[in-house]
Amino acid sequence: MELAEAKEKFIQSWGNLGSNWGVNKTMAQIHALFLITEELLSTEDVMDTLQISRGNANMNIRTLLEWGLLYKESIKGERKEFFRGEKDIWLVARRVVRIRQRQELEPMLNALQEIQQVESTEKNKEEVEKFTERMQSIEQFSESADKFLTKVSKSDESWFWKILMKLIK
Amino acid sequence: MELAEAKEKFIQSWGNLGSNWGVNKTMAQIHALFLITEELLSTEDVMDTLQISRGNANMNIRTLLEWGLLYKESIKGERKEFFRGEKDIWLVARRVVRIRQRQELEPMLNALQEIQQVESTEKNKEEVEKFTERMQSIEQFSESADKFLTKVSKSDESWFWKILMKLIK
DNA sequence: ATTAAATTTCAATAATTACTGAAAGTTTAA
DNA sequence: TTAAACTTTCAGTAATTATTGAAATTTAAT
Repeated sequence: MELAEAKEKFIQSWGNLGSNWGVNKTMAQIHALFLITEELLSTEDVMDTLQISRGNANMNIRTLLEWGLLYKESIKGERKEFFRGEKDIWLVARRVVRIRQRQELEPMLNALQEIQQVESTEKNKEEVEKFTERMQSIEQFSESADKFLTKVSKSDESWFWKILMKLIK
Repeated sequence: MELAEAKEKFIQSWGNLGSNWGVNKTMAQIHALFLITEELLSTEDVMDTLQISRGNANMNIRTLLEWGLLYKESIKGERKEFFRGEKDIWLVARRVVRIRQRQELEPMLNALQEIQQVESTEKNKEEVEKFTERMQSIEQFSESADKFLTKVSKSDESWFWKILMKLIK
C-alpha cells in the first residue's frame, strides 16, 4: 500500500467511525486529515484535499475548533486563517467525551428527573410507583456513567493507564 | 404531569438519545416502550402504541432481539409472538456496548492495522515513519479502549460499582 | 475610506437514512 | 392440504440530514 492510499483509507475509516456514532462524517474526515498532517492547513487546503465545498469546510472546521480538536494559528504575511490539529489522541478523546456528555447525556438526565414528577391518582397509584422506580434506576445508572465520564475527561493519560492495567490485569 | 405524558416523554427522550448515538430512533423508542412495560407485548401492540407500520415494527423488534434487549415469549393458546423487555439497565448497557464494539470499534482496529502495512520509498521514508508512528499511537489507544469495553461488558454490576467508587471518590 | 481578500450564512438541492404497505412467505390448527 | 393467522421482505416513498454555492458580511492592508 502506498502512503497516499493509506492516508485515504484512514480518512475514510475515521469518517465512518464518526458517522456510526452520530458525528457528521465530513467533520470526522476533516479531523482525520488534521491528525495525519504536521503542517498548518487552510480552509482551501481542506476543500481541495477532501473535495468539499467552502461552506461545508468552514462549518465543520468551526465545530472542530469549538470541540477543541483544532487550533487557529496564523502565518505572518498571510492573511488567511490556518489551523493545526491536536495530535494527542488521549486529549482528543477526553474533549470528545466532554462535549458529547454535555450534548447528549445531560438532556437525558434532565428528562429523567422531570419525568419523576409524575402525579398519581388513587386509580393508578401502583402503576406510577412501579414506573418511577424504573425511572429512578435508569437515572441512577445514567448519573454513574456521567460521573465516570467526567472523571475520565478530567484525568490525564497516566491515570487512565493505571486504572486500565488494574482492570484488565 | 400525568403518567401517560411521562411515559411518552421517556419514549421520546430515549429515542433522541439513541439517534444522537447512531442508533435508529424507532428502535430506541420501541426499546423504551418495553423498558416501561411489565407485560408481554406483540408486534401489533408496538405498532399501535408508537403508530408505526408493521414492517418497521417487525424489523426493529428483530434487531432488539439480536441485541439481547428483548426476549421472545409465548402465551399458551395465542398463536402470535410476544416479547418481553430486559429490565436490568446494567445488563442492557453491557449488551449494547458489546454489540457496538463489534460493529464499530473492531472495523476501525482492522483498518488501523492494515494501514500500517504502508510501504516507504527512499523519497518519503521519513514521512511514512511519522505516519505509521501516528497510526501506531491511535491503534494503541483504540486497543486499550477495546479491552476496557470488553472488561466492562463481561463484568457484573457490583464490579462496576466498586470501580466507580474507587474512581470517583 | 476604499477595496480586495477572506469568512460566514443560508436557501436550494442532494444524499442518506428510515418507513410504509402490500405481496410473498411461513406456520399451525383442523 | 387447506386456509387462516401471523411474519418477513422489499420496492417505492417520505423524512431527515448534509452539502453546495453564491450573496452578504467581515477583516485588514493601503
